Amino acid sequence: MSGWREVDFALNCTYIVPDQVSDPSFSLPKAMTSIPRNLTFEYGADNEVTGVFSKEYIPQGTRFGPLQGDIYTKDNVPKQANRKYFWRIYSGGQLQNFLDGYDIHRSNWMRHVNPARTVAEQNLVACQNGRDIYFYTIRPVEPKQELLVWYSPEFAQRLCSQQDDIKQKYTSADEVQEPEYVKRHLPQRTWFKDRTKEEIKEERDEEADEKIDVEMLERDTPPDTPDDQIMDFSKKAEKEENGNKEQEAQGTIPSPQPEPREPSLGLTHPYLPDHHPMLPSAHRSLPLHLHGLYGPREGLVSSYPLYPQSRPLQNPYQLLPPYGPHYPRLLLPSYSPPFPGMLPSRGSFRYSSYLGTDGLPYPPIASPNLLPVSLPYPPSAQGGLKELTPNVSPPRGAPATPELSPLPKPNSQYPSPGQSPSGCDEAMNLSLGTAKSNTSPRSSPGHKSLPYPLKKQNGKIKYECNICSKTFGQLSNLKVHLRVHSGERPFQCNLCKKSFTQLAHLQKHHLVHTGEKPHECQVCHKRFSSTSNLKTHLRLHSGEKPYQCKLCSTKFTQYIHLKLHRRLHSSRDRPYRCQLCTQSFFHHFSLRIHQHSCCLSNSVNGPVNVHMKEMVERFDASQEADALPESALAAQVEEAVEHWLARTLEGEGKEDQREATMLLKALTVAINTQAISIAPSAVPSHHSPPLAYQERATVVHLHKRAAGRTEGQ
DNA sequence: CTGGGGAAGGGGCCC
DNA sequence: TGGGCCCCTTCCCCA
Repeated sequence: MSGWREVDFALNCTYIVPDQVSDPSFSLPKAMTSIPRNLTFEYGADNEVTGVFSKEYIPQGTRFGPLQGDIYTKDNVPKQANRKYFWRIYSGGQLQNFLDGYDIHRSNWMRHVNPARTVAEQNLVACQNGRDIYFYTIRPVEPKQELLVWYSPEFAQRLCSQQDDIKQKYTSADEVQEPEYVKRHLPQRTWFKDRTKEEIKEERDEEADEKIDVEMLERDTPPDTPDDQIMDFSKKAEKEENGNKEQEAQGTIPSPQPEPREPSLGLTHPYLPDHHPMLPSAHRSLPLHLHGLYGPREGLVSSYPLYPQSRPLQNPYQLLPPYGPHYPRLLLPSYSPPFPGMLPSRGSFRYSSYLGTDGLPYPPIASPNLLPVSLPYPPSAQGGLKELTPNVSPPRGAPATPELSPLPKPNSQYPSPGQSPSGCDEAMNLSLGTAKSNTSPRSSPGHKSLPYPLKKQNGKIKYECNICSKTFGQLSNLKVHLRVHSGERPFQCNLCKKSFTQLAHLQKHHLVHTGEKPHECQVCHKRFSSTSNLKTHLRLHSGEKPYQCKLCSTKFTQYIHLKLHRRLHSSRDRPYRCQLCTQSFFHHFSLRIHQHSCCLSNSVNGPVNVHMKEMVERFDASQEADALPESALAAQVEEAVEHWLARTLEGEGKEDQREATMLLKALTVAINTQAISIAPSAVPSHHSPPLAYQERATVVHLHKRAAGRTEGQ
């Protein structure tokens, strides 16, 4: 992997772990809610996130991301923007835009991942695929291990290519001191910081006493050609390994070393990390904020998945380092994913996401080498599937083929540090007896068709996904599900080359080409290609609008419409933010009610009363709340709440009314309690009152429109 | 800009 | 075991 390009990661990653998707109206910031289920945050004393840890074993070749945040072009970066979490996205050698992970409501959990300080601790590599940044596991991550990321070689190359800009130099002779320099300049939490040249210079000046000659950088610039770079990297890795030189140099990453190596290496400085095999050491000296910089030989092409490579991907095996013929086959799914399978989008394939600088989409299919099999079309349930069997085509991802599937568990798929240096034998042995291995921590019952052993629960086999822990009632369901992670898409349309995880999806897709619409609306006789779409359509006749906005009661026939509508109530437009739970409000008195009745009381009394929170949120967005002045007295607020409850609960069941009465009582207590006075810090300082009112006015306007009310304020 | 309708794809359950 | 079906989601386009 040390020689992998970013596109190789995109093409060959085995598992894709998407972010958690939470209800956008949920008050917690996306940076918190988006964290995948197999990860967890670690918190510091001040409740700040200090790092991201795995909750369970995560195999090598797992992709996280993309990193999310605000997108700025060069020209529209807000002047007041905090650049601490800026990433630079390049395209075709040009700075395309900045990705800003600062806003916890707009960025995702990846903003919290810390940088690796040593090669030993690095388990993630950051790659730019397309215009997104992903983190790939380059070694298995054990449970409770922190995720620590560093650049991919290309990333590093882009950094190096910027040396003209940043004027950093050093000599390889001084390499030995360089990591200290790096270490000192990559404090956690500031590694995204977009430092200016002056700042870099200042820091360098501060290091003068350490005699870090800035000439270093220039001399250790990697060679121009990617291949040379790869060689260069491996040599470095080789040099830096103590023993096992040959094997380690070739298999540096796949022979994982989760245990930090002793910082011996003939070096004595306590801060000194190992040299990084993924990077020329020059890169480690570069500030990490210089993300997404392309080298002169790199263009958009090489950074986009599935575009023909300058270094052609002859076949999937050749993407892998030369571990020996059996090694990649057994350790990674040697199948090369059909086209959309490994695309950065978890959802439906989007051509628009893969436009080149010329605005044209990249070829929608992989090269024949990457797509060794194509379904005869129209697909024959028998013949088509036969065509796709691993006996004919290279083996595919985890679910389908036992003997050729990846072996994802620590002692099976990936050798752990204590195992044989090469790891090959171990892998081979285990591959022959996936679940039989006595050394496997999971010597529990497995299944012949699965690449990993299954657990038993109450005497019954538990069909659990080893990636996302989802369980299934049947093995077949699990196997189909595993394609979600493996990227396997065995069913390909011969007309447009799109591929699918399930035959039924291909068959449904077929209708796109034939124009067939088998499902007719009995009311208006309009025809549809799917029952789902007909069902949605029928709501237009029935008047059913199942999706209702909790804040303004507007109803919709489709969920996506509600989601779009919810943006109007977006929390970023609410100036009064609770510092205990980050929920935001239009009105200060709502924040008071919320803090007293939800956060403060719940911190003492137990779990958060979700219903109460929701009620306060709804009241905050109500016309009754809008009508109140911010300086409203407790009695006025109470009256408004009463009025709102009476109106909103009109026609609702007795149970709801009873609950509402209880809530009203609680609200009344809250607003009548002296203790509701909120510390000034509860109101975000960056929202001066005039601004707060300005922002709110906008939303109220929109809100009223959405609610079908007239402009009255 | 927002709401609304349709097209299409994806995941999972059932038989 | 896998095909069929259902539901959900997203994207696109239009008013």
